[in-house]
Amino acid sequence: MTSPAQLKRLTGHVGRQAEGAPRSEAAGVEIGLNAAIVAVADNEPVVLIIRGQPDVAGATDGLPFGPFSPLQHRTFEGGLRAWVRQQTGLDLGYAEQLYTFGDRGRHAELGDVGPHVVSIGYLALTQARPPHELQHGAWRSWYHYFPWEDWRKGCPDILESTIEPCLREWAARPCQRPTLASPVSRQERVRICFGFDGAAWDEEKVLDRYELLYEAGLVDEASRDDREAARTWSERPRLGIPMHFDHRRILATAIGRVRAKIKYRPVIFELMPEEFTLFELQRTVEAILGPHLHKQNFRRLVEGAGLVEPTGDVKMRTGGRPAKLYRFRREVLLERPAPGVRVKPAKS
Amino acid sequence: MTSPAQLKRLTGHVGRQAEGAPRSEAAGVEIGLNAAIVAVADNEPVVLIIRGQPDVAGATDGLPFGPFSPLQHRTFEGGLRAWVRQQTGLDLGYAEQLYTFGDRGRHAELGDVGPHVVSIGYLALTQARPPHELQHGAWRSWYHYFPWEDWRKGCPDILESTIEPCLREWAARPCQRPTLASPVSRQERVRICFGFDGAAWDEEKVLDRYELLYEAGLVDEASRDDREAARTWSERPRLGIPMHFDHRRILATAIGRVRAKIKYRPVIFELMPEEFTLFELQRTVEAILGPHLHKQNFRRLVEGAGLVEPTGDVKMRTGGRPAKLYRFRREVLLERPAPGVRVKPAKS
DNA sequence: ACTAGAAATGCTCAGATTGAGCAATAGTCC
DNA sequence: GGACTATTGCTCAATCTGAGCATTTCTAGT
Repeated sequence: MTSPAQLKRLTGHVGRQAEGAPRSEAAGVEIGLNAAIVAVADNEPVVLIIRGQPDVAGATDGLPFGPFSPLQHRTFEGGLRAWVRQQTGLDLGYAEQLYTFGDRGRHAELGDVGPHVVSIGYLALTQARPPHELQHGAWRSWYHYFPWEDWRKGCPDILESTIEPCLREWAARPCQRPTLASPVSRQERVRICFGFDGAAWDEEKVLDRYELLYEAGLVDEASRDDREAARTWSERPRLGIPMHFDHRRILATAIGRVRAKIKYRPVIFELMPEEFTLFELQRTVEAILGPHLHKQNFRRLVEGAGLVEPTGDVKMRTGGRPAKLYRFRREVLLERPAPGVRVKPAKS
Repeated sequence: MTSPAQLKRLTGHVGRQAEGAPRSEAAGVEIGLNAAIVAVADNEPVVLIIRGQPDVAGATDGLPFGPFSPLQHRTFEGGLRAWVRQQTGLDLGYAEQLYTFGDRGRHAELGDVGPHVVSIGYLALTQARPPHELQHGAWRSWYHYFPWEDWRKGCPDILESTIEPCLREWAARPCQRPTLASPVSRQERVRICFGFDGAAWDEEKVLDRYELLYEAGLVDEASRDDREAARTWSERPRLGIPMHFDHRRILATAIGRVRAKIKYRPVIFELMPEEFTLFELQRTVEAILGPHLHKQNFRRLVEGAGLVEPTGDVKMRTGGRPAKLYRFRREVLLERPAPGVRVKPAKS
């Protein structure tokens, strides 16, 4: 992502280097920073989206991004925090580097010429702020982009109705090249990634699933990037909403990372207000992970791990008996090697 | 790392862009790829090291590195594999991206001018090849660089004799700035990272420990980078062997990642020959992780997880009863979401 | 050939953890 | 006041884990 023109439009400044070196020479490489900024609002996991503008990359949504200018910022994270604040007015709390993306395929939109852009994806977690406080961008459920990841109400429709038959057909097609690169058959890959035929659904394999759909030509980005597989579908279904460049891939990486991380690090509390009930905590975990958890066991787990302490207050109007309020015990960061919400999905 | 001059020396080629754009203008950014190539030889975890040359950065050891030239290679990993083969003759098997490093501090050696270099660290696992097959580079135990990480014979001497007293002194010093950035006291950080005062030693916190030592000015890199803290030691101990630029930091990241990863992914088998005994497998895991494991339980764990299957052969001359030979069951990759050697250290 | 030593392998057992359900409590809404 | 709902406390069986004892079968030394 981040062609120089776009950066200029969205951030109001472009690193000196982009002006200095003539593009035609493909001089150097530009560094872009992408942020998947995640929050949970009303039990819905949301990301901060810069809405598609008709004249930018075909009106698709995108993640916030900005250039990294080594002259202005000493570290990537510092640069990230600066332009996120500038663009959106948000002060990021927790942020971690996700992955550095540099495949040339990502530039298909630009016709593969121009300067090479490497983009470093970041994951940030924050509490959901009311949208009117945002200067640019809007919160949007991440399940808009990945409807097949939403298992909160059981197996999502789109999986059974659309994805499964399409992928089975794709897996059954003869492979032109017998895939020297990957020794595993398409059928097996599909089975494992999507949990068909009795295989377990692994909520962390978000990226694997997205990449499989991309490879099969079933997401819009594949046809936009002119992938061969995309042309083989006479009537291609629309699976989720596409995003700029490879932003949906970055978001998939982010979702997978959050889902994995809350299990061994107490990052879930970055998404919570100062005080909360245990059930609110559970709902937030479920918004991220998907499946329902056994309420009593969840409570035992969280309390037993010493992750929280009661504030002494209670929350009324819960719809039933009042609930004790808790706060996160920051000390646990110092006590245990890997504190996290070690949840496993309940069977019911 | 990777100043243009160095790249040229070590790889024999430099991307066109480096020649095209005048350096003085700080045009663009260069991308370097670093690889921590890990193997286990004779129960010793080793990394591939390019030995220090007197005229390069003061004769310190370094990781193999090369430039990323977007014109030649479509992906980072492709580029990495290409120049690793060229430099060392090794064909990498497993490789994963670790982290992208871009702090300006890393260029202290060059005086912070020159072009900005961003380096993408990779972790690669391979079987140890006899050194004479290598064209450049040499295998060297990673505990040379991190002696305090070697717990195979109990608590390492250097920890108790040198690190603990130094860090306690450092933690007790008054802080100039009351550390707005980090709300945790130095004492607490030291305790958690190094397991003092009854805190548990977490073998995965390799990077945290290195960075703490760096911050305290106790590793050579800190004085080389002209860190203030380094000057406060009248007689600074030498803790491990320093490396080029931030290569020791990258290696620390790699060690931490391997140690974490073998617990939930069967990557340990990348380090093993085709056939092996369970005790050889255990020795390899211990070389990576440190502490001794309970032999019978390890065997129960590995067999029970279905990670391996007997070949039918046995290995004689083990020093005792012959041992059955096993091979890795590649199918488990397809069966379970997170197969790995879920080991926990034995207390004995 | 016999024996000591070393390692591999098999088995047991108590304590901790986990998955799942029953039951009592204490608010809100009609 | 009564229905409803959510919180909270408790139980119990199945499984997992940590740790040790015991047996088998090779090698090396006398």
